[in-house]
Amino acid sequence: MPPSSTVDRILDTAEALFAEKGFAETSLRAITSKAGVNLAAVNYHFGSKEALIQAVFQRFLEAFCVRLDEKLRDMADDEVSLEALLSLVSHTSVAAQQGDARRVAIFFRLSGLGYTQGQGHLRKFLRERYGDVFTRFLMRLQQAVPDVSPMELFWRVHFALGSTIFTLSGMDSLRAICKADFGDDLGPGDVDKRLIAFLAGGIRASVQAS
Amino acid sequence: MPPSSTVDRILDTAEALFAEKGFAETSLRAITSKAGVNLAAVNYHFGSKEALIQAVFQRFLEAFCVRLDEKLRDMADDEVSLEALLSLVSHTSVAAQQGDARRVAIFFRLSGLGYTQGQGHLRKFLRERYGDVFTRFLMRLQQAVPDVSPMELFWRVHFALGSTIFTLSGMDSLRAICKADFGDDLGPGDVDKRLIAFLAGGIRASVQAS
DNA sequence: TGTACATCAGTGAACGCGCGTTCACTGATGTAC
DNA sequence: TGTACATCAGTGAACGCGCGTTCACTGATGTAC
Repeated sequence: MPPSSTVDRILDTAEALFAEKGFAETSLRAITSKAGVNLAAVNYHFGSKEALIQAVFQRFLEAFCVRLDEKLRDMADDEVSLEALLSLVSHTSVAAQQGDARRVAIFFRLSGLGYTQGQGHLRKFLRERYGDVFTRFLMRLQQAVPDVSPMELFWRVHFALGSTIFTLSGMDSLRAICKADFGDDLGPGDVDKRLIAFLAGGIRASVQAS
Repeated sequence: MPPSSTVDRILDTAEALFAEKGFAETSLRAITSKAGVNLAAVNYHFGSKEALIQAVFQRFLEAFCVRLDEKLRDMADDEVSLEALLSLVSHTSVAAQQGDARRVAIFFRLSGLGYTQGQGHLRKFLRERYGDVFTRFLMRLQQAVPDVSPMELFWRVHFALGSTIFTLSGMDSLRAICKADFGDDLGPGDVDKRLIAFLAGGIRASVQAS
């Protein structure tokens, strides 16, 4: 084990606890005691709790965004279908977490928290760092559905973002309810497929007259 | 002004601050000082911070759920279209807040927080109190889209719930971005119309083969 | 009508607690001469 | 090769602070006799 494993242990534990309880509700004492490191180690390695939160996000998003951006750049124009783009996000997030479904769930749960609990500093950090990739994804989407006006697409992308983050961040409990109520034990891939069908239907919906 | 206005002032202020910052991030001192009441008044009238949170939700949801349930019961079976049901939710939430758009935004923002930040006690409280209305709404939805299987509908309702709560809780900033980027100053009703079109498209999307 | 008591909204000050952060320190490893 | 110093990961204990909650108290109003 390399000597810097303290940093990784802090990140691993913080990521799991943040996803479970949120940022404000997770104390540094909870993180360090569960990680088996000294309380002062967080401030020593990261500087502050705020910086730790950013570091957790960076480790998560870096792998995801790099892979996604590569794929987006490599895509030929005629490959760009709506379903393909949505599947790409799904596959990339799974791949970026090395296929670990638990970590994919944490990834989305954290994304949701970043959006709703972001205390300003986090929102700014994410936009500066990953805004470009998002913009490139949006341009590909517009290519895929040229009939939807840019403004209409803007709104629909945010609607879709809401569905995705909200659902996938609570995926575990929803799957449990689904199993209890319908006797169907869906895998994460089954949920993705359903979500993508829903989103594609929504994004392509005809704009109704006023 | 009736002597019990202290309770209302606490509720009004708490509701606004909770919506703005979240539960854990809002201290009783912030609430009471902004409301101009004594710090101890919260514990005097409500018993605890937890009970205050529940009281805020109850005041919000009571009006909404009573109205929604009335309309659902009164509905003739042939009136039940998907769009009508979605519009009903929209209109009811506006009506329940007496048409005050700012309060409608707070309503959805709080709903989102209840879902994602609910510390257990809140989730339980909401389910026990308003689960029945939700179930009746779900049955009406199933009538409206008989071709969608109950399990498929279960998932799609949660996808739709995510879009709704997520979007409407951040509506103000999204509208500002929309105005800045596209020069279009949409009213809350315009956003609702777009959201409903999106949701209807998603809920009705054909189930694709595996 | 007057007096004693009960009720209740509201208050001011303090309580103990857990929080993020700081700081002087240790001990191991690397580097310069 | 030996010694002095620098660097750096990690530590233990304490810091001040803001938190939710508690408690003895006030003052106004209502009620019983």
